[in-house]
This record gives sequence, C-alpha cells and structure tokens, in this order.
Amino acid sequence: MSNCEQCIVRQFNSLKSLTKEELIRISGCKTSKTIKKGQLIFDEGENVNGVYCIREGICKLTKLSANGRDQIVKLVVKGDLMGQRSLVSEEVTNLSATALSEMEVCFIPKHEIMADLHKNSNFTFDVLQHMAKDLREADNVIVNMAQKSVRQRLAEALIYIHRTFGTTDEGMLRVILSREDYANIVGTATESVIRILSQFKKDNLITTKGKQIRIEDLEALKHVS
Amino acid sequence: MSNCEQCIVRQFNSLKSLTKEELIRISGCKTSKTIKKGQLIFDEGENVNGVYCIREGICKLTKLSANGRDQIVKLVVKGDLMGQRSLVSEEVTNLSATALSEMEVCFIPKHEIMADLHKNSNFTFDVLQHMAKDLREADNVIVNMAQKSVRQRLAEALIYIHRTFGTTDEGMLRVILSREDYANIVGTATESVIRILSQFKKDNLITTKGKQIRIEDLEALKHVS
DNA sequence: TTTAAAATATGATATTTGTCATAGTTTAAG
DNA sequence: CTTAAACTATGACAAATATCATATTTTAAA
Repeated sequence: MSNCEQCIVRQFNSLKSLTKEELIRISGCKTSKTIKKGQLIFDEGENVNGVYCIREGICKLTKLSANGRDQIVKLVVKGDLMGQRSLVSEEVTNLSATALSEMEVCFIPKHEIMADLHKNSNFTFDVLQHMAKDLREADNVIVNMAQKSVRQRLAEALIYIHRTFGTTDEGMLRVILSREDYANIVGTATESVIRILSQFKKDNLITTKGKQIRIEDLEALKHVS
Repeated sequence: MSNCEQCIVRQFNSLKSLTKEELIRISGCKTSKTIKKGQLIFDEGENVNGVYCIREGICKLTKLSANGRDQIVKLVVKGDLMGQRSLVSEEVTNLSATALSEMEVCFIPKHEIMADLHKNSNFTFDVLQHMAKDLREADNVIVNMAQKSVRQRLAEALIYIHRTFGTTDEGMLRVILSREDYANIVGTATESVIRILSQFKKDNLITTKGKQIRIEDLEALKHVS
C-alpha cells in the first residue's frame, strides 16, 4: 500500500494542506483502486461517502438532463479530488463519474476526512479556495453555453482539451473522446459535432486519425471561438 | 447606524456563524448604503474589497460574453451575501452587480472579515457549504443551458422566479424584469423572448400587464420545461 | 485474423432561433 | 400632463442546428 505522505499527486490538491499526522492517519485508512476504462465510479443520486484522489487517468463527471441526454460537466484528471462537494453539503452526489481511461484512484472514507475539514482551518480554506475557483469556472461555462454557437463551443472544447491535457509525441490530443462525448460537452447532437469537425478539417484547422484529433491551427481555432 | 447583532437578515446567510464578539466588531466597521434601481454596484474586473450583505431589494450578477452581450448568472436578494468568492480567491471579481430595484446593503470591508474566515472554522465551513450549494446549482444551469431549447429555458426562468421570489397580491411575479433581462438569463435574443412569451399568452400559460407577468398555469409551464 | 458491433460520415429535410425592419405601447422625465 | 425615449410586439427572411436515413470506417471481441 502506497503512502500519502510521499505521494506526489497530493501536491496538486487540497490534501497538501493536511498536517503530517493527518496524512499518516489518512494513509492508513485509504483504499487504492484500479478502474477500467468505461467503468462507472459513482452514479448520480448515490452516497459517495468519501473523497477520491486521482493518481492516474481521466474521468468525466456527467449529469443526466431531463431529455435523457448526458451532459459532461467537468473532466477530472490526475491530481484532482472528487467528491468534496457531497462531503461538504452532506447530500447525495448530483453527478456521475465514469472513467475515460484506465485509472488509479485512492478512496478516503468520509468519516476519516470530515473531522479534518472541521478542525484544520488551512485544509478547509484550501478546499474553499478550490471551490471558489470551480465556481468562477462554472460562470464562464454558463456564459459560453448561453451565448455562443455550437461551432464556437466545439472550437473552445478542443482548445480547452489541448491546453489542459496536452498532446502526444505525434501532436494528437492526449485525451481521446468519442464524438458523442464531445456532443455531451458542447450540448448538441452527435451528428452536429461530426459535421462541424468535418468542416474544421476542410478549413485545415484540425486533422483526424480515427478518434484522434490533432490541432493544426490553434490561432485560427481560437478565432472561431 | 443599525446593529448586525440584531439584524434579521443575518439569519439567512453565513454571517449567522459569527460569534457575538465578531458581530460587534463587524457592526462597528460596516457601512450601510442605499442603491438606486439600475445603479451599478461593482463591475467585472474591479476589486470588490469586501462583502455585501443585502438587507433589501434585488440585483443581478452579470458577465459580459465575448459577443458583447451580458449574461445574467445569478439573481441576488434580501438575505444573500455578495463578494465572498472574490474574498476567498483574492482576485478581482468576474461578475458585475446591478440593482434591479431600490436596495439597502451593508458593506463589510475585506480586512475586517478576512481574519474571521481564517480563524472561525464554523464561519469558514458555513461559507464553504453555501459555495457547494451554489456549485451544485451552477451544474444544473449548465445542463439546462446546454440541453434545453430557448422555449424550455424561458419556461424554467419564469418558474424559477415564481418559486424563488413569489408573487404580489394580484398574483404578478414580484420581480419585474425587462424582456431583455429575460433574454440575458436565458441566453437568447430579446425578440425571441417576446415571441415565446406571446406564444405562452396564446396558450393561456401566462398573462401580462406591461412588464408584469402572471403565471396562470404553473403545471403546464412545468410541462414545457 | 475475422467479423459483428460501434462509431463516424454525409445527405435530405424539418425545426428552431437569430436578424433586421417597422409599428405600437409603456414609462419616466420635464 | 405631455412627450421623447425606451420597451414591447410582430412580420419576413436568413442562418444554425436537429432529426432521420443510410453508407462507410474503425474498433474490439471471438
């Protein structure tokens, strides 16, 4: 069993604000899991009962809309925490989490970390800061969804994934999503995504190779969005 | 100068978690302001440098989108706090606040309340809980914006305003917004709002009298959204 | 490696929404 | 109370997007 104290991933999230003693305790009670691509980690309406710390891999947080379509609300990667919101609000989760790649995660049970959230004010404040940042980000998403065209939103989604998750050696976007996933980020029909990507290809903004996408002209793409 | 300790409004927000001593200090340093309808309270990109506690009235929080149109991100009313996010993130605000009615607000300077946010863990946790709730609400807005039609979003906006702010004696929505404001909530053109409201009138879902709107058939309206 | 299932691609068409023009109404300032 | 400015209303048309159908390609399981 690996050790939280020496875990590099911790540096990227609020757990860095825990004391040495707290970390040792957390380390002792956490469980590590391997999650396969496509696997559901938790489902909307479930009690999450703890916090996930992502050591490796990527997953999507989705919410089912009234019309029966999933909306991807956030992509969560290595270094991120998942489940803090439900922890704080003491409610069932409003989102589902599904692995987009093979993942390595650590699960910290609620009862072990809840006390720290009340007692260690550095930790509480750090969680608070992350949440303030998420909320600001959510404002931006709301404005984009409300005011921009599907074409603009798709361009932006590509830029976001490029900026946030980077590219492979061949220049392909590291995160590989299906056209349906893109549709669920942008909030449109799968066919529309396919159509607009085809248009982007014709305009030499991107190239594709199966599901892989390479951005050829980032500036032009920024200009679209 | 009125007294925070005895202020009823406090019960509705995180300030209720302050101690008696803290409240007395806050009471001494706060300033009360009257704000006229239509007046800008703070603008996107400004340093807010404190927290507003709304004693009376309603205002809108907006963000300018790339295409030059304002998006209403949130309506803030009596009992709410404004400015906590910027306080926590120590950044300039990402939103503008504009009064939609005559308002009474108290302003608490940053340096007076910041210490409490670090020291009083009940207060910190309360702010955290509010933010978790806002974030959950933001998720819902994102899904609605992304997946629902303008017609559905407008129906939902009406229901939201009805549920949250209630009606006058004559059954009119208490919050009176221009068609343009509705357009900026829903993320559409003003003409589209006017057109869809006309349609709702024809279908006997609502009636209007100038800018005032009365919901005649809430159930049918819910069915639309 | 083969093959069925899943995903991508594209056309045809319907629907929704945006834009521009213009007219009528309401609101608020003088 | 009057009047200009702001807002609401509606038509005509254009543009964007959704839906349904079908063909092709890719992926992954056997």
